[in-house]
Amino acid sequence: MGASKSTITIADVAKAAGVSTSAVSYALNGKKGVSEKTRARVLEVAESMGWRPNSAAKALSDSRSRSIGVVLLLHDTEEFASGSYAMECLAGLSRVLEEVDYSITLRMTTGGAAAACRIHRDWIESGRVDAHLVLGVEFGDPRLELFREHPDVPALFLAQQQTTKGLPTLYSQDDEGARAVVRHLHELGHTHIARVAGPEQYMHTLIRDSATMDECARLGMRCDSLHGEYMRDDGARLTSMFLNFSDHATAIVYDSDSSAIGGLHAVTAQGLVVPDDISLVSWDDSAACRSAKPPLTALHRDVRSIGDKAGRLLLRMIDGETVGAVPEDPYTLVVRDSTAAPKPTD
Amino acid sequence: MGASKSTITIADVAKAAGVSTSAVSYALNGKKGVSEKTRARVLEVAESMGWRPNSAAKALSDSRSRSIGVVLLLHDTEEFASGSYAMECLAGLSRVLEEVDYSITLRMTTGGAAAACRIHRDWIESGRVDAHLVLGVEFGDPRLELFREHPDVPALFLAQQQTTKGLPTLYSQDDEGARAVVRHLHELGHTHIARVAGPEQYMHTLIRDSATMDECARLGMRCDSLHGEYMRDDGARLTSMFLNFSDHATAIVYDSDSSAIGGLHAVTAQGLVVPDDISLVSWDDSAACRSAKPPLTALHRDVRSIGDKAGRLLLRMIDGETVGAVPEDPYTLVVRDSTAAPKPTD
DNA sequence: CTGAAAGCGCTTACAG
DNA sequence: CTGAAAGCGCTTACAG
Repeated sequence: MGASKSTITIADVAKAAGVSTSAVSYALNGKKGVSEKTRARVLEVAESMGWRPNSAAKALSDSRSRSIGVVLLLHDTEEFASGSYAMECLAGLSRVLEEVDYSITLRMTTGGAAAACRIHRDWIESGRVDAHLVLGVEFGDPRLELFREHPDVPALFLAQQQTTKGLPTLYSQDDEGARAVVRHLHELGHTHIARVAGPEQYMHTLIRDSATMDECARLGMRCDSLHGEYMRDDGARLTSMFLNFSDHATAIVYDSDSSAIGGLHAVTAQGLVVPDDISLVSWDDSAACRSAKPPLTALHRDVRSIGDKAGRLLLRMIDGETVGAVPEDPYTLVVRDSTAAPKPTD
Repeated sequence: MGASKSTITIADVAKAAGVSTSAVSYALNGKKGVSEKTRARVLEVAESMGWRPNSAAKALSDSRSRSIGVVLLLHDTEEFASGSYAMECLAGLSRVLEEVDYSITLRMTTGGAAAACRIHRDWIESGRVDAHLVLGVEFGDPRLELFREHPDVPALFLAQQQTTKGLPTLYSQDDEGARAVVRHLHELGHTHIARVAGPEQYMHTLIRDSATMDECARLGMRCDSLHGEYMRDDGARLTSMFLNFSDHATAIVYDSDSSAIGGLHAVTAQGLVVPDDISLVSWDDSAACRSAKPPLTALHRDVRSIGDKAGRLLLRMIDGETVGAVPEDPYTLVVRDSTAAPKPTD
């Protein structure tokens, strides 16, 4: 029954059903204003004629685009690290939006935060999206200012609350994660650990640094730390630097799975055995962590569920609710075979 | 100057400029029908008032949503393999759409081809998007039928032409790629190679199989072949199976970077050295290939440029042009340190 | 409960 | 070159 020639409107349905267009509208939207009998007939006629609401007309009429805007920043480094994070996040978001017939309006840019800001501004002014999801925020990011100027526009940041102060934010509990890692290593008996951290321009790096140092201090442990990109090569390089010292740490914590894998290679290349000679922990969990030899102990979080949670918050904001700083689900430390008690120093 | 209170329309601009709304519309859209003087004044007034076109009104009026619909299939396997492919592709698409002020309408689903098909149908009927980009098509995919029923709807498939017969398709030259790999190994002196191929349900797997076998036959080479998922573990497992035979191949070609990395691990675990004892080739190139020890020879293609090309084709289809089967840019074989002449069989 | 009418913001023939 | 008017497809007060 390929009944879709030219587009069919509620006027057509109204005529066919012998009622007014308003009756059709009420019936179709489940609003009162029509008798059940009329409603049933309208529904049936609409169905049989293959009527479907025109999204543009609907959008114009109730000034709702039914879509959430997301702009992804493309970095040259980080490759699939941020790629899969963003994808997973979008997957979660998509899942909840689907239920309420919302879509994602996506844009990707290599122009950094400034370009992203321009896109968001354009979306605000054109009414292209009902709400904004903002990720990858940096220090002094113009997007912070943009949304401060438009407190009426629903926008949720996936960032640290220290970065977005006051703006609606879904934040990760990186401090708790950092402490959990330190405690795990402490329980195994380590007293000297090291951190292969991410770039210092990210607030979450500083938060992890700070929480790690604090927990170490409290437990009487020593912690060395070096910063680099989220890349295999940096992980390997920084690990080698640590290993240069004869009294090096007995455990190394990496801020990403890529750098952890790189570190694993570097350690192995030096003839050391994990976890006998040295323990390794990856901050992000991934397939690479699971299939490494040995499988890596990692801080795990369900990124898809973050997108999910973000979606629900955004929908509530669209409905006029006020959202402040909301925590993500806590990290889980998945203990695998890359961590063990330190070698007795005999 | 936070001049954005309530939304400002062309009627406002018209009043302020002392002209009719049609004059404003003509002026703003660079159409004739207004004097240059009027146009200049309108432009200035619109600018100063901070006018921006309302996307819904525009969409309704010229029945163009200015967006391209993409639905991504989420598989449990393949993880970032397909993740980064899709991301790169979207990045390319986004880049060309940006120039013409188009957006991507994105949806992700775990429901497979059937769910994707439902989404596309919904988009068609609601006028939500102006064109569709379809990827991850399988045998008997309902999306093929859907777009055959709607030849008027602009839709481009990223697939093999054998799969989409007749539908607008941007296809990869996998046969040429396969032949290039075989020729490379032949030139190095290999006479017995093996293929760790992808799942047989994909047309491109069969095409690669077929072209590989054909080229081998022509060059008097032997080729063994096993199929598995695009995963490290499968790559390792299938590699080990090959290595069980004492007269095993002297070179192995993998259909994905993940399986190649897995294979590399398996080979190394058996105490064999790459490329001295055995040569390895990865079909997809990636950071993982580049940073492997040794770096892997790989078939490379610029995925972002595929998205770019797809975008241009879609825009032309929206403009009414007919598009048939268009080839992607050819693969490039990047020779690194994982391939060499076979060990003399003494 | 139901119909006629105005409105969402823009575009585009159609007369002056 | 310019203005008044109708239309895109839907929603929603407002009278009956």
